[in-house]
Amino acid sequence: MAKKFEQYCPVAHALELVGERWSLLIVRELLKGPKRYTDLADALPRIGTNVLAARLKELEACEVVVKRRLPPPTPAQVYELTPYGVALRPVVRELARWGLHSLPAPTEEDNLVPGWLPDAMETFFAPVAPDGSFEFRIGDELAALVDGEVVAGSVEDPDVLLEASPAAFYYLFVERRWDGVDVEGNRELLEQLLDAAAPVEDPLVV
Amino acid sequence: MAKKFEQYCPVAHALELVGERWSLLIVRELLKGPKRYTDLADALPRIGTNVLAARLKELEACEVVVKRRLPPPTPAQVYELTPYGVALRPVVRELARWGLHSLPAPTEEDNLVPGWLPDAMETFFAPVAPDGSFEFRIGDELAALVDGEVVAGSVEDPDVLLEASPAAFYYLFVERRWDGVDVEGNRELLEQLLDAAAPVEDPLVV
DNA sequence: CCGCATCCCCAAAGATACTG
DNA sequence: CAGTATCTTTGGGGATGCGG
Repeated sequence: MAKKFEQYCPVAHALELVGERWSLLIVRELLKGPKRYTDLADALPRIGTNVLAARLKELEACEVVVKRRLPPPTPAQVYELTPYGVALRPVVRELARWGLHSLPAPTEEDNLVPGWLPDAMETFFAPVAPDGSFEFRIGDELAALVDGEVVAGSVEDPDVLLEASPAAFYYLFVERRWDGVDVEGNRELLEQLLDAAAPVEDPLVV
Repeated sequence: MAKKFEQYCPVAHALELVGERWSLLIVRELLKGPKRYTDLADALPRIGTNVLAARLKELEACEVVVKRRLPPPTPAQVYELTPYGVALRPVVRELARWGLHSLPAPTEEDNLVPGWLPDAMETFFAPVAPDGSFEFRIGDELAALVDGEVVAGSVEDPDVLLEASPAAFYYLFVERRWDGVDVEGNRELLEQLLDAAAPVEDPLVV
């Protein structure tokens, strides 16, 4: 936590708090909700237990994370973001939007994390979604978006029903290629959603 | 550049490209414009020349930065962001907005970098500024904002003229305390600008 | 000078084993 | 389950060297 950069600059300061390796990935995990130590270790495959412990202590020290003990029914302790930690969501979101541009399409070997689809919808679509209801079925994941709100399960009679493999979904989203994509309902509304999220040219034209 | 995180995740991928120590600070520097090697080294006090060289190579490899040779008048080579590198601006901006909340007020010893004020206006005010013209005189820095555009020098007959020390400006901006702040002109417009940038409660209520 | 490459030293990361 | 302890290896920080 010592001043590594020796600059009076909010960016340098932020990076002193959450710029270490793994820190922002821990935050990304905890943005999905409180998690136990072992669950964090499982979600961050190669982290190494000592590093995880160290990072969590640092994040506690700068009040990004708090350790909390759950009430007796299941007396486990969980790590949880503070409000200041939750405020990192825009940072993580912009990193995701930027990173997606140079991320190759998912292959069969890429083991996508369960729950990635609602997470992705929250990150990419929810902030910019037009009114309307969308249901996405990607691989074995299912998620929906209703008037800008992500809902976990299915939705009745959605305006748009999209079905695709993860790879086809990637190409649709990143390159606007419709091969392998099944759309039922209001396709224009879907295009409107894609254009709003618009990672196809948007960030590169800043 | 090897896969350190072994996850198919845009955030992890982004951090593999620009998550190393110093990388985002180099980007922050280059967002102000192309810079020579030595100028970068000067702007990043404790970086160490080997690390700077290594980071620049990595950033070149992932097409965030390009090395360019200036034409004969001054035959120097400069480093410059690619469009993909410039697309990191939202990431740096959100980091700055987040970091500011736990950054203490500047003291006398904090040697602010020349040009910090237009930079700060670009980061915090320009994206959200209402129409109107503002001139800020903070310490020995001077910058203005006209209809959301930052202009380096002075502006004639601004709607708002603000004068303060760096510390007073900090307290005004972060905690909305007006001690030591001189305002001439449309104070309501200034409050509107501050509320739009609003780091006082905005990110903490996300 | 400017733009690095090399060398040395130490701090931190990775891997594994072990404990309350 | 939630870490600590230990060991090895990688990488950063700082100084110096060196060609253009």
